[in-house]
Amino acid sequence: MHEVAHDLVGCVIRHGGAAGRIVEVESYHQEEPACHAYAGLTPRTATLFGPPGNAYVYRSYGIHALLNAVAEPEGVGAAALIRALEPVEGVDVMRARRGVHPLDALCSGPGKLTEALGIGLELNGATLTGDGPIAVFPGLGHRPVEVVRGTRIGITKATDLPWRFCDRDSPCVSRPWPAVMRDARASVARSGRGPRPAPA
DNA sequence: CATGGGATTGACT
DNA sequence: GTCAATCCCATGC
Repeated sequence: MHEVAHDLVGCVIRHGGAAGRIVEVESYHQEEPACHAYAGLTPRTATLFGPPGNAYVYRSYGIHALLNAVAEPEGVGAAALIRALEPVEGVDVMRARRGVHPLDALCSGPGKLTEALGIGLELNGATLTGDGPIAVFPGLGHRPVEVVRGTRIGITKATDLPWRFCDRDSPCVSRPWPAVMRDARASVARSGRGPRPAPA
């Protein structure tokens, strides 16, 4: 599961005439309370317990569609939440759907990227690896990725698990980078204000 | 059947 | 920094 999440960083995902390079992913697993599958097999979580490589799309806060890739064999509820992309294709389509212009604002969040790609709840259960409407493939030809790891964000349970994977060099992540990276950058002398220092 | 919460975002103080 | 919007579904009566 973590391997799936880790390896998704750097891949390209395409749908609806637009595509982006994945720069931020988080893992969720049935044995941990932040995961929807923690509640067991229900109508809502059926997709999570289904075959790996399928999309699990659900509505968040009644407003946004969030996209996951099912990441464990059938019967185990686990997935990788795709949290941010760097636009690489169909930028104008993304801008039209999002209503904003800056590149790093188009897909820098799990709700933003589904809107930019035109992904809705009707795609829950669709395959990501085959010939479905959503295509995920290796980001060959793009710059190599250096993945840094940190704790997941936006959740209220199991907040201590280091299950967030980010492209260290992308300006399109949804929130500040993991502490690992802030530490790495702190070693570089910097005159003005830099990234906010990690709270103890 | 009624209720409450949430893996978010954008607007506002 | 705070806060509302909005809907699916898990849970409890």
